[in-house]
Amino acid sequence: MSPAKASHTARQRARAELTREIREEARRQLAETGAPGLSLRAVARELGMVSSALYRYFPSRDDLLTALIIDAYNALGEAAEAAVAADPGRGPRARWLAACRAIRAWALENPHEYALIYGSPVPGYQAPEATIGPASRVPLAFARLLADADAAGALPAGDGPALGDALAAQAAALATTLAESGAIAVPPDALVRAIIAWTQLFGMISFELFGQFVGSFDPADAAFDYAVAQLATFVGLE
Amino acid sequence: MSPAKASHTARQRARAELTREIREEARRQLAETGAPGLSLRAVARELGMVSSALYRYFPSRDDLLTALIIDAYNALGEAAEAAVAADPGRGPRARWLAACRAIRAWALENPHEYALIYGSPVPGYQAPEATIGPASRVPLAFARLLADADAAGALPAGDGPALGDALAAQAAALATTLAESGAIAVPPDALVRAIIAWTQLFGMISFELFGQFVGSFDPADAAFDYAVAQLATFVGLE
DNA sequence: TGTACATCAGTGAACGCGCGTTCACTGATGTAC
DNA sequence: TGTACATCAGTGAACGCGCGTTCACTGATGTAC
Repeated sequence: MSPAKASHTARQRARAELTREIREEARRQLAETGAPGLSLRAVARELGMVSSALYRYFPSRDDLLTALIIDAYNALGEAAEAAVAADPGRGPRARWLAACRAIRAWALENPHEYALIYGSPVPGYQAPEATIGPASRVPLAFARLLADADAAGALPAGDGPALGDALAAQAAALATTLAESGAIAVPPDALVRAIIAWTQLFGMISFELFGQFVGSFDPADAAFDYAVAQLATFVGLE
Repeated sequence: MSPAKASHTARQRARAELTREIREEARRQLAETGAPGLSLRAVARELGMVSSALYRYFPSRDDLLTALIIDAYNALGEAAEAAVAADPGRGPRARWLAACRAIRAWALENPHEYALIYGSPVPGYQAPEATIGPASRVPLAFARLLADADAAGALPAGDGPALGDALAAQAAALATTLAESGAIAVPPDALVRAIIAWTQLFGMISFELFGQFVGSFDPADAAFDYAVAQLATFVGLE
């Protein structure tokens, strides 16, 4: 076996390395400038390359954006999963709270990356299919947590009003998808409550990051903790 | 009295008219392109003027953006206020639901304007003080509704957990501000619940508009109605 | 009512900028015999 | 092990674009006497 093959080729290693460096530099600039200001030329400049060289690694600016979006979803997903998995002795409610706090912490640390995935869409940019998987990690982490709680009998049937027909159908379809593709068994009505909690969580974070709380609940730590605790109760996690 | 003064000067009328036309054209382009794509030159082009002429009306692009932001806040505020005020015989819960639906309807009709005020901030743009008033109209409409409900005895004390010290202090400060500057009397704990509901409402709308529901609760009508009803109950509006 | 001057709206050219993307090229790395 | 050829990374120049903003100007509208 030639050394080239053993190391998967020096060229290939260099290529992988540079691809990573480009992503990192782009992320650095994203953090400073925000998505609309991200520029291929600036990234190349910072890496000491000529701008056209980037086209050997990303066929267009949108592809670089896509890579950043995927990275952001994965980073946030990992943070949420880690929080859920840590200290498995805790009950589902504690794990739920930990996940919410981890998501908020990540968002506060990476506001522009958060805005990239949960803020207003970049006009003209169409997210490709490859983003769907990473984007699902957070919702899936919550769904798994609920399934665990339900399996352990810690998820009582909700006492809220019955779902309407349309909503019940959507929830049932989603529950089926989760069960079939991920072996995650969550009762449909718990799923609906979880979706509500999910939107609430991201609504709080967006308001905090995008400045809607300035002058009222600012800093938002106390309000966040309170809201998240209420939500856990609402979802059914005692 | 000279005719010029009676009509407040033909020049002044022309100026007011053109200022309005510029805002309208800009809004039209905002609706198509989104905020990042809004261009002074394009607006001028469409109005048949030379781009430098716009500077007689708006000193910079940011000032035009500010005008659009104020318009958007006012439009949404009016929609919410109208929904609250309509059919005053209804109870507070019905008015609450109507306001939520009106806000969502406005957002769906004007997605780019919604994104302008509730989406990710435009990098480098600093909102001036003049936006604060218009931005407060929606929260104030909700606050007034709660105050009315409370005055009518329709807002029972919450059965949720007690507020922590920090949160209680923030809520009390906000309640004082509302009482002093707007003569709106809302109990602090109701205020906290209302803030939570407020973030939930905008979280749902943002998720719907920005595409997070694609593949699950899409269309979101049923989930929205369900969530909003749950929220009204949570806030204490029976 | 008429004239002289001041104010202001709109013009057109220009400045200086940065951007995404293409393309023919050089020179280094990898591959096959 | 050495040579001939193929692959590929990076260069540098260029294309074509649109943008925000400034500035000296013309000509119309408004004002004071």
